[in-house]
Amino acid sequence: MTESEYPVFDSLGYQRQKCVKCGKHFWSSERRATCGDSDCDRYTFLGAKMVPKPYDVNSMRKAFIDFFRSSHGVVKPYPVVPRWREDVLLVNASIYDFQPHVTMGFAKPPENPLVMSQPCVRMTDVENVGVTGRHLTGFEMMCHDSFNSPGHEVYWKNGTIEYCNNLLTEALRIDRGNVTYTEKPWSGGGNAGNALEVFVGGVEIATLVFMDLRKDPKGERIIDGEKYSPMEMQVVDTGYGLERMTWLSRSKGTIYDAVYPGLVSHLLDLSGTEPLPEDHLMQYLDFAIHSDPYNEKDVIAGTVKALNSRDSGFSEKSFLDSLSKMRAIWSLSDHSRTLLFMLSSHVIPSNVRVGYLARLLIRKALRHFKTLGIDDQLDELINLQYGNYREIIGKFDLEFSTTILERERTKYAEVIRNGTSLVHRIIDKKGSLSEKDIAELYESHGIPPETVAQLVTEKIGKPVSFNRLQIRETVEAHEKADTFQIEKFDTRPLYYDDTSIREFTALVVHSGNNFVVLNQTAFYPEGGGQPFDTGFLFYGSKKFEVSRVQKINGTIVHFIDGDIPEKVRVRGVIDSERRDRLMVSHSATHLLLAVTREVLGPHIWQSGVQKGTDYSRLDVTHYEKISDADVKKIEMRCLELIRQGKSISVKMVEWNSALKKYGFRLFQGGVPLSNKLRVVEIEDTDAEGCGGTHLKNTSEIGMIKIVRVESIQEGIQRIIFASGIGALEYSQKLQGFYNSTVPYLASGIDDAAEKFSKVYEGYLEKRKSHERIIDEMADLLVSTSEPMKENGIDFYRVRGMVHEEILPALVPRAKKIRVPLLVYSSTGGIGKITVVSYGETAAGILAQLSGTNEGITGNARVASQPIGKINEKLIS
RNA sequence: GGGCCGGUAGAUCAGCGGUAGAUCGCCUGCUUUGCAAGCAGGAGGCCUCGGGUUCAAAUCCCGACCGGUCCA
Repeated sequence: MTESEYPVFDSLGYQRQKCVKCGKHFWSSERRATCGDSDCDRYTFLGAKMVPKPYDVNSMRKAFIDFFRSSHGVVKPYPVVPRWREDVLLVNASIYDFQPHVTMGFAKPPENPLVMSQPCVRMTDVENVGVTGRHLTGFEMMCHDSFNSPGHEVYWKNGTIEYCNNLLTEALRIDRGNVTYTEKPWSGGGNAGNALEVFVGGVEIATLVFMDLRKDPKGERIIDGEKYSPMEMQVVDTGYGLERMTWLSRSKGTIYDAVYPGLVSHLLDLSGTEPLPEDHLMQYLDFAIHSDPYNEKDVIAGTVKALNSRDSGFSEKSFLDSLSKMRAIWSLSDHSRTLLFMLSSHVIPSNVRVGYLARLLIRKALRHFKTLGIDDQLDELINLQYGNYREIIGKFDLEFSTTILERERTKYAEVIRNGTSLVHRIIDKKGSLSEKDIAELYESHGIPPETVAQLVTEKIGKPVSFNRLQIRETVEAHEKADTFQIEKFDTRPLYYDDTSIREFTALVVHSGNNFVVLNQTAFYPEGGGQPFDTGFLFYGSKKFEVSRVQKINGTIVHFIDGDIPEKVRVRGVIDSERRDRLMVSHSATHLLLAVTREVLGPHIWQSGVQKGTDYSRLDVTHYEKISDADVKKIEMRCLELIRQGKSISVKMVEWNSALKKYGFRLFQGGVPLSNKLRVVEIEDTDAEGCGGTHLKNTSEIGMIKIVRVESIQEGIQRIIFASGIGALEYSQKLQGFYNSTVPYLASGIDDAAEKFSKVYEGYLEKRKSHERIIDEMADLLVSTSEPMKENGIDFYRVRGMVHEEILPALVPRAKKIRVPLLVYSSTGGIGKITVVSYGETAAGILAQLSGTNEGITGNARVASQPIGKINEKLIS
């Protein structure tokens, strides 16, 4: 990094300096010792009025976008759940909107240069939200980005800095002397470059990233231990914190007070909370904001000491009470907006992935309402937020949100109820709780330690102490290594040109041990949940079976039973029936997805899919088991659309125009890395990006029959169905089952279930009477047995020969009379002598009676020995 | 995707190799006759499923399935 890298700073009057604290270089118009980073400088903007005019989030966003409107294209915000990529759960930064398709150069950006404000969610600091006064889980990242490619230069470093400088000093009228730019390398998401962090009054308000490197094992630039090489595209990726800038302009209170003034006062009113006196708040903030990493003990102790020393009437207790309520209010103001972001994207709370994050926030929010001592009004709160964020969010599915929140409330109440009785039981049993108990209550049962502490106090009247929980480090999942490696060959896919091609000729361009690559093929390689085609390759007079076809590193590989030399002609024939069935399954899946969404609601997304020749399955996002009634509704609607003969078309559409026309709904399966999307559209019904082979018309599906629905994990329901011939075969199978069952039940289909339950009840009754008979027999055998004494041992001899099944029932009876029983038992004609005892060693008694250990099996309670070892008179 | 906890009467759970239990609820009778009342009696269990070990498994081992929960 050299000074000449940012020449524009000179003309703007900034000088490069070195921070005496951290040693980093920074740019400032004034001579100063430190760089302005919050690690090196304190927050000085509080009370300092660095932005002459106070803004709220809406006016700040408008000011930002208006500033760039004349020179940049305005892009609407994307949803916080990135349906266009599978590597991340939530949009963390504005650039996520354009990764990887734009940054890798596959697709054009929607505008260039562009300006937007993108809602983002970061859960990493959730524990600090509402506590430090500055952390958020949801925020808007404003950006002005440019994408420079060879021959198309938009703006790069100098232009970016100039825009930034003018925005801050002209549009917002911030004094230049309060702004510093620190230099630092940046890396993330497989890309890297240099960056400038922009600070005003100690707070970082923006990062300007100049991305021009990509990860490359052969690269020469090393950043954070990774190798990078230059990329063709140079991307300016800026991120301005809307909330930080708003806070800066308000210059007082916490970031929550600045961003959500209406909500904070609403919650104060609602809960009847007296706000913290301004000087108390500022004193607290002075400690809290600068505690990094945050240390609760130090912050509270420091604040209390400072307030005590200068305020004679200071009450620590009322301060802490008030603070805990303020924290709840601040947290709620943050969580409700993040939940609005998530729920408007139809996130279904669950125990996995992004659903877990939503549940986490909901549960935290419910607890905060409890702290405030009022009934939860999460719906109202989220709806209030929606009022402020209508433009950012677009449509908000209130019904979905209400349904989801109600379910979550019920679920959480149940968790707490179960947890309460669990805590009570542990106390009843052990008198107190160990740290281990508290950890287990949280990790296995979801009861937060604070709740446990409260329950313990209620129960035994004294508090329990615990340290902050250590959450175990999780082991990183190792990547599955694909052992089959192959260089890249292009194969022309005939299955796209014409899905009816079943025979073709081709040239072998590469050949290996039991596999070939062809110059063109009609074999569909496994992909998008559609299994590969099978069939044969003919070379001369030889016939090879194609058992598997897969796309490996972009190359279509045919696996065969034998070897074919390179550069020869082969004829390929694919298994036509298999392919026909797979095409029916695939088109049926698209139709089923569209209908499921129509019936169950817009929160339905495809989460997984596997097409088969007999059965296929479609996993969809849904919060409860799909009811029988809905299954019937879905089947009926599918049939309607099949009968109407909707046409199915395939088009290649440029990325941005496809998104404009169809929206993110296109991305139900994977997302291709190409400049055009292959859009499969069912007339008036459905459009999905898809690489599979499809029918021409829904009428060719014939019929869709749902076989069953199951819940594969919380928030995801699996629909298993048969289509086309498979649907007929399924009903034939059912008929076959019925036919083979009828003789046993001697009944019709309508009362078969009733009949069966009668048979089953009969079985239960017989089983019971069997048990009763064994008990009765055991009683009888014991009461009629005769006392004997042999080799100094007192025992009872059971008369006659008994069935082995009786033996276990004799154990408790021997225990009762406290005398061993000698039994002559037999199973399948093999007789043996058994001693049943309780409290003494059966094997030992038996050995004494027979005079030998030979052949004795069993243990202390029951021991047996083959007949013949023991004195005959003992058993006669 | 990984870790942890669990699945026994209608509900909540105990039992953790030897005849399946408690509390609440339910039914019957009595006592009270206004309360989430008292007393006595009773019904109600493929102890989730499959395999293994054992004379004997709700209990121990292995594997499914289902649920809960924490963390990626």
